[in-house]
Amino acid sequence: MVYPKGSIVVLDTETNGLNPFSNGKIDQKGNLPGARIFCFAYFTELGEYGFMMKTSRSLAWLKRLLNDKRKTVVFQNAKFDLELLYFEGFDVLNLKAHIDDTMIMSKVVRSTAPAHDLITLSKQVLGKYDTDDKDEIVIWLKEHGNEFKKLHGRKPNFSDVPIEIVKRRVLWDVETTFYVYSKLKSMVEETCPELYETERRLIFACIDLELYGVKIDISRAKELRAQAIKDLTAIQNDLDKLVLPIQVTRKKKGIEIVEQITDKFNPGSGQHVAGAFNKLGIPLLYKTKPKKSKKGSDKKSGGGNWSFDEYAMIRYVSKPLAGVIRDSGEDGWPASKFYDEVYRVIEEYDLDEQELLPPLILKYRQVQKMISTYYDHLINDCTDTHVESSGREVGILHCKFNAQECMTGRFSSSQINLQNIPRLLGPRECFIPRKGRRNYHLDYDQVEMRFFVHFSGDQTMAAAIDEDIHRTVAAEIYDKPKEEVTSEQRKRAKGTNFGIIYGAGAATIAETLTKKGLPTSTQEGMQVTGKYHRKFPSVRRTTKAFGSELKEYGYVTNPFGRRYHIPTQFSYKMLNYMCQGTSADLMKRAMVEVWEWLRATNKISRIILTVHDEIVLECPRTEELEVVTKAIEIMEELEMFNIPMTVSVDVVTKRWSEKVKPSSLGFSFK
DNA sequence: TTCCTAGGCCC
DNA sequence: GTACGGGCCTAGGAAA
Repeated sequence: MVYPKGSIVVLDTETNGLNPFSNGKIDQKGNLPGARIFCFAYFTELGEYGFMMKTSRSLAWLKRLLNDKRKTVVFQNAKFDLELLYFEGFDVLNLKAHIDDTMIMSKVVRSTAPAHDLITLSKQVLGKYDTDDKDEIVIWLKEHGNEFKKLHGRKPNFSDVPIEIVKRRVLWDVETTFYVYSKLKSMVEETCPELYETERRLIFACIDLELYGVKIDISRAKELRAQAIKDLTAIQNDLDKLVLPIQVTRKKKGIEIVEQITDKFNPGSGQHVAGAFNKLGIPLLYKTKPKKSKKGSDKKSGGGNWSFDEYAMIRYVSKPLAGVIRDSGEDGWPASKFYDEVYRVIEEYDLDEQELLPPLILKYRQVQKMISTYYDHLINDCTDTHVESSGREVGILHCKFNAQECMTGRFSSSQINLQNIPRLLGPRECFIPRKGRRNYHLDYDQVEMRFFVHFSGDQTMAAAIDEDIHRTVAAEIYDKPKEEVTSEQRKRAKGTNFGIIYGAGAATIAETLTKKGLPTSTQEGMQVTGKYHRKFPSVRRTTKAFGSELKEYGYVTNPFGRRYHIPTQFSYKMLNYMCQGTSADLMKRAMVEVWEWLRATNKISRIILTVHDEIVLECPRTEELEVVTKAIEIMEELEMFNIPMTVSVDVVTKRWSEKVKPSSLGFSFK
């Protein structure tokens, strides 16, 4: 175990799993709980290399390396390796060595590339195509999976693969990473060094967020789940009574087969639902549209099946019931209220019993989703579970935050996704601050709209940005003073504003407004967008300017240096990329600075999550005023292009679902 | 198993 | 003359 002389050291660890967090249970896929490192390898610019199994001696060697301030240690995806090293007792937030990350480099330099794994980088950055055998480990796992399972009763992982294979692979990894690093480093320096630096510093903030986690009231999740199961059973009974038996048509190798369903109607199956509609004599009317396929092409796929989404269901029922469905969605009614209201309205307006079908299916799907997407994970995935003196079971959920997953620059979140927790339904009741803490939600006001106004340069909009921009736009479109704008007109203007940012045409804007309960014909849509562009001509000018920039250079650069490479036929997306991406990069800068300030001043307060334009801080009462005030200051200081950035604050004392303005607790920050 | 489709939640 | 943006997760179904 020679200590390397080179100053650039590429490091790669191999582990026996992907998720280092453990609640002691084997997960649904049969993986071991609590992934750990079992070996690692290095490679330096002097050509030195080595492979080591994890031992106390090799870990000591590693610790020395990572705390050597003369070294630059390069990882492919540093967040993963460093989190695993945390579980080996490394103080990963205070390493002395400089950390670099080739995956992040690739993502900032080649943002629209479809993949950033090492094999792809080897092909695309180094131009090496002899990589077919580099998935040896995966191949071995596939070939020996069943045999291994019979012998050991579990799935094999990387640490079960013959060590020569692992060694070959990990040495190839570190060497390849080194050459990729050499190439990408100069590309980063030429194109976006500051952007990369922010992302690099963000590695540590992300690690901290993920390791610290969010506190969950598991008892509450269990209560809510139990209630949801009850609701589900009730709905299932009603549905079975209403529709069974049904005939279901399914396809097998192109041949249609008809099947009788007599025992259980499945509201989650389109075929069952179609069967139920037929049974009740409701003519099927609406079909799904083809969707754009994922990346890089304008091909469409799918479509042509009977559609049973909420908007279709609303059109299948009569007006009063459609109103119930809309109100329920807007106000987040619990299932019981929805249920009562549906039956009440059917009674009151003397509607056919068959009208029960669409609302019951909708509610069934919603409740089912809450159970499988939220409650099950909240109950099963927490670490550090214990019962508090109050008798409630609590735990910590470690979700993932990925700073590089979105091409625009936004964060994404997974396992579970903390960025799409329903605002109005049960799950937010399960998220609670730790003992003696409060959660502060710091939210940039209308940030994307601000950048939209900035890029367009429209003076009327700019003047209204701190008031109510949608109302201002409505006043212009409908030629009336702001005070006389009706709430419906404001809603239309808001829909149009967002539609324009997202690059929608008149027809799509009309359709979207219609779906939101504001019936609009394509013609009316064209009138509105026509008026919009006459009143705000700079918006179209901006779209065109981005388009010609894209055509000329093949990419457009946002104010933080992030480049968007896309085919010119998608130039309608660029306005959105610029608004969304600039906001995202602003947010990242703010987050890094808030996080580093918290560390530098030894604060107990932590950033626990971020939702696109919002940072959530968990603060002890002793420092909440100082920390929140400072965080707002940091966020607002990043004012760009003379657009004031304003931050609004909400506070959570008990449950996320009970988020309020600080003023309602008798204090404020401004 | 794996892949695709549909549906639905967030900003 | 044309185009709503970016995510994540789940269940069902069809082909292998």
